[in-house]
Amino acid sequence: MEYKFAEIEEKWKKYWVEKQVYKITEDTSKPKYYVLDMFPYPSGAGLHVGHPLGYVASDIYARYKRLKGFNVLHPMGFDAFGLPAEQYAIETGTHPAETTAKAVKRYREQFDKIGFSFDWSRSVNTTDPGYYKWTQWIFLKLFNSWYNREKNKAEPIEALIQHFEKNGSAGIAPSALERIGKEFSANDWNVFSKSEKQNILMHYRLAYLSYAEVNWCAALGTVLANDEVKDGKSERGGHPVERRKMRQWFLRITEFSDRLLEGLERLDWSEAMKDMQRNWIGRSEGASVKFKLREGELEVFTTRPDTIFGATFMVIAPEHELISQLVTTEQKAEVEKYIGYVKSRTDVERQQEKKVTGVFTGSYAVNPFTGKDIPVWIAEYVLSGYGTGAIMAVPADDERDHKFAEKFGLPIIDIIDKSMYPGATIEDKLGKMINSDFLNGMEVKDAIKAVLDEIEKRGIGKRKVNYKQRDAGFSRQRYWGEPFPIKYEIIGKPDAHLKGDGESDDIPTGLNESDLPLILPNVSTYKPTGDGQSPLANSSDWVAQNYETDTMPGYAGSSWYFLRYMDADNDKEFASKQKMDYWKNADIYFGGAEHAVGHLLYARMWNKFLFDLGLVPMDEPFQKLVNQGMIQGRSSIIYRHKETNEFVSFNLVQQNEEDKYQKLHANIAFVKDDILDIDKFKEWREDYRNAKFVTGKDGNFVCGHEVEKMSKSKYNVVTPDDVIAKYGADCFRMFEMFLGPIEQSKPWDDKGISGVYNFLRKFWRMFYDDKGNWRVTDEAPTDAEFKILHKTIKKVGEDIERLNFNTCISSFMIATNELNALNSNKRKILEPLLIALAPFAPFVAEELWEKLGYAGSIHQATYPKVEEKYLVESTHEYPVSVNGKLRAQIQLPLDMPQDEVQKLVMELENVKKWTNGNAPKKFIFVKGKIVNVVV
RNA sequence: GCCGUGGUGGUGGAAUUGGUAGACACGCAGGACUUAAAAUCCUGUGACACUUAAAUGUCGUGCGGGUUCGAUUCCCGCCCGCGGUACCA
Repeated sequence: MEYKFAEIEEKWKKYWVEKQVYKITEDTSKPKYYVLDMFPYPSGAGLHVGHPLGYVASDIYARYKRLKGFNVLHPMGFDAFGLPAEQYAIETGTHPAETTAKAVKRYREQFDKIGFSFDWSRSVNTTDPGYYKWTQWIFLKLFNSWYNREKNKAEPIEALIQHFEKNGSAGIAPSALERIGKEFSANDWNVFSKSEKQNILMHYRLAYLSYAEVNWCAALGTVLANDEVKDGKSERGGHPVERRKMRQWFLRITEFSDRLLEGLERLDWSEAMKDMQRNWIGRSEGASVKFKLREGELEVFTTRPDTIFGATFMVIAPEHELISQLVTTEQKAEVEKYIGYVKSRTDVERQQEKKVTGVFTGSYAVNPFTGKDIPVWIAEYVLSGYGTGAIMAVPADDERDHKFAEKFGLPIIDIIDKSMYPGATIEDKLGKMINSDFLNGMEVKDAIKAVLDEIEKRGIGKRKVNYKQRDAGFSRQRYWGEPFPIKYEIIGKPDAHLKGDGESDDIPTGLNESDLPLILPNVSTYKPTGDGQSPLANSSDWVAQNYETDTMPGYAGSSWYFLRYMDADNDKEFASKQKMDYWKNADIYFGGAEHAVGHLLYARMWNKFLFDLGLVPMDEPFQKLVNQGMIQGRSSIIYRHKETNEFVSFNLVQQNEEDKYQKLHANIAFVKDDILDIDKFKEWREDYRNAKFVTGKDGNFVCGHEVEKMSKSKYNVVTPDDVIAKYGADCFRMFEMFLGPIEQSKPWDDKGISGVYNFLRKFWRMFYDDKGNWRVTDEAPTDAEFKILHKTIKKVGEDIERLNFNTCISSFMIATNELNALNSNKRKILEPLLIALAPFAPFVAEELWEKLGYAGSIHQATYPKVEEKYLVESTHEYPVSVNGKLRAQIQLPLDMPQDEVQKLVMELENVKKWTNGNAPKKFIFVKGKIVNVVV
């Protein structure tokens, strides 16, 4: 009997659905294990071979844990709100829900084909009102909560209101002075108008309205993502883009910064991933210091207050609110020109380019320690979002300040003598203070403390912890997202809250929980309104009811989906307490490193927030994290000569002449081993029908190649469907794992897939010979056969735990080769080996399990136990080195003592030759490893 | 720019705590079976030098240094690819 993968896979796919093999309940008799996967966005193109990499790995892991006796939760769902479906809706008028449903269906088919063991009864979809009802519900909780710094946890806003009613703003951190600019008494509070009260509360709510800059493209009438902006122009159409302030929702994630940092210590994540989160949060200790201006003062944040005597000028961000006050009449024109230039640039560009740009405001501030007037400049390297948007510039001790001072001829005063620290860089907090009055002679560390004390004593500033992390923007001017469960109470001009950049006193009010979900309305057009509002503003019904017209961002639904899987159909709660107490949190999460500072921070914050309100049992949602790499595409490139318009075979293109050619993508379907099928290519596109091709001597037309993201537009997409049709799903799964370590990114190349295919057939042939005869016997295996078996299940088990799936495949190949060499077909060997293989190749394992005479599914069997007695070795073949170079080998008992080993080794022919018979200077013996003779 | 990550034969990769570099597989070459092909099986395969052969030697893990009896692995300095950089998901 042949290995007919298509029949086998079809058969078991059906069986698994019919028998609900992967359906899971909260079975308290077994230990729980939660294997979570990255939440996929269902794109219209379907899955390509890159997507399943992590899913195959997690599926193997989940199946392995199940065989090991765990009750495994392994769900899958869809993060289906997003731009692509909306873009398609704008182009074609198709409702995004329709596009999404189609894509989800296709994904599901592909998932099933690959043989994943997901419990589909727990699937979720963020665009389903039954799901986003709870996303809205959590948003309301955020809106109706504040962060109590004293208790260090989030709590209902009522607690804050009660405090205000009783004590006014006294004793609240952060202070009302800091948040709204003034303190107030209980009496004040009680006579404040409704909108005054709401305005104050807004500064404390965890979901709040504020103003922020966005990329505004007037020509497209829409707000753009940073990656839709290239060189200050819109990527689509090349229209000018500028920064524009708009009123929008934010999540006060900064209140959780310290706990997000602290929580990392308890997680089983890679240090790299933790570092990225730490750097993103960017906690730094320093001081806020006020510099006097002619009128008022300019506040800066600095981590190096010790350098204040070297502060020879100040720099403020181009968005700083004091600009209009600081700019003198003479400088006005120049400043306006500069700000216009800055507006055309994104934050990334502003930090990325090393260009030193800036402009003088014409005004001066006073250095509080030197008492000298220092000029105030505007420059783009100071970002408005960080600290106070203003810095004291110390050119002697900061590289960017130094470059700035050099370019604009500003004074530089040395303040730190680093001469006793050769090799110390400018950033190192090392050296002795000079030119710094009372700090002179102090070490930097001591000087920081001394100057902080002095700053606080003089009342010109105070110690402060600052975070690079900013509050998270939570509004999108898009259609395809969750509507906010918010209504405005109109105060003053009607609709003022709709004008994104207009001042508005309108009071946002949360809907009642009983009014959820607030269903996304149908609209006549998905196009933006042109004045910066979301397409929801096109719905007159919606606007008439004064609903918020912005929608939530993509990360809203994905910030809590892992909780919903525990209880996906619950319409009373987002998940029941009982079920959450059972599943707790994800034991392992397979997700890409690209989520390091986005999704993984938001989800942790949401979870901590729900934890504070007593709604979830664990304060961290993802105990262990695995970052799978990306599989990139390997595009085929053909070269067209710019002048002759002929396509030229790549082997004829001279290396230094590449720029004479235009590079075009050829569909990889027409390319085999880098050789183009010219006829197919001509047929493909009308305009290539009459193209001329210059081939090599052998008549072949060779393509170049490039590694880039797999995408439709690059014609380099390979789908799992194609691979499965050719080799089967078991082979596809194993090959994806065989490609290399899952954390690593690599281009897809199916060169080598035949190796895995051959393995599966070899494995099959241990059960059936060429003529279809059953080969498995009940004979007792030899020790040598047992050794192969136990060596393999030990190695495979360890490698799965370590997530080294690629070497598991090698181990199975080695075992098969070794058993074949012994002509071994014994049930006692093959049966346990088959169970070990089942997580990797679930279909063929199921088929052979049945053939072995079992009625149930192999995926509900028990993982074989390693019997160490077959693995004990008594001797070792020692490599013998002389001076670190391998010169001989010798087989010795493992329990032989060193002096005996030395005696035998020194007598070896080759050792004598390389030591010239000299006695060793040193004899290194590592038991069970190596021998090294040093002469 | 900043943060993170990776670089090993013709190719994908292995080497788990500093201990035989190249497991396993692809590709390639030669052979067996066959009328032939496919499939399957066997042998060889890092580079260079030397040799009839067996063997042997030198070099070799992006580049340049260092620590060590011993470095793909640890340290210092560089080069290149990839991911993130706050409205792609």
